[in-house]
Amino acid sequence: MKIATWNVNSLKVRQQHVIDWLELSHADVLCLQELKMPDEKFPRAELADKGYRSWFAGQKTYNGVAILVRDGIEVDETQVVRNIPGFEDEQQRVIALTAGGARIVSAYFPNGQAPGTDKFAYKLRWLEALQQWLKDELQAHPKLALLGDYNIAPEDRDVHDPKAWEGQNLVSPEERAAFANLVELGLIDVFRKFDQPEKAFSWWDYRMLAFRRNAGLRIDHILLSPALAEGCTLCEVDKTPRKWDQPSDHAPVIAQLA
DNA sequence: ATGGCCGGAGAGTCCGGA
Repeated sequence: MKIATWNVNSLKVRQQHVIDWLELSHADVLCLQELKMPDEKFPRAELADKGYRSWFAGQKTYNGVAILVRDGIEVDETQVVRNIPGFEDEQQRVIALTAGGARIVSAYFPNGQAPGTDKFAYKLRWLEALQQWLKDELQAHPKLALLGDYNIAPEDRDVHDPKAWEGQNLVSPEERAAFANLVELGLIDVFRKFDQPEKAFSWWDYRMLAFRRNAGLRIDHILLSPALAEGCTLCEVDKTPRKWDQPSDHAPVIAQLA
């Protein structure tokens, strides 16, 4: 089973990119973030035509997450969860379901804006709630995958210019500690289990010709529980759609599971 | 040169993103 994650920065604008990339990648499960649309606008029928069922949690303008599952992959309809249970939040950032025997979590982590701001405090609270929930979720579902836009570059090698970024939002010690807490639960950043290009990123600013200069960050991740990581044979960033016309600023990340 | 690009909302020399 191939599982993937992609922050599309508006599904309305990127709908055709998603359809084209599903055909290109043959992903079985695709987690999406930043839909930026209410549920009634979600292109469920168009994706169904292409052979994918959709589960989503959207809202107007901001945030919004989805999981697309290829026809033929079994989904347990009774186990769909939206948002972090017990964490009161207007913002639609989490959806989880069980597909092909694996617990799949699609998450859009808060951006945080800058250390010291209210939004940064919210990011840390959200991260703490996520970790607490996943601790229970792992007990119930030993085969678990956490995919999404983490808005955290876990190490300096995930940053094009670590010196310029030192202490900034997305790389600060507090955020990296929160990422380490997820790893502490047993989750594995499978991207690092395989050989990768020296400067491998998943996001590039629209400005400053950042993509052309490869001035990016690796902030989109696939973390797997040991039971899933064991059978994982590949994990990579696919930069292809970042080169298409009117691209998302993020590229998809894909992993091959047993 | 601390900006530059986007998408969305909706007409705010806007905001949020990362």
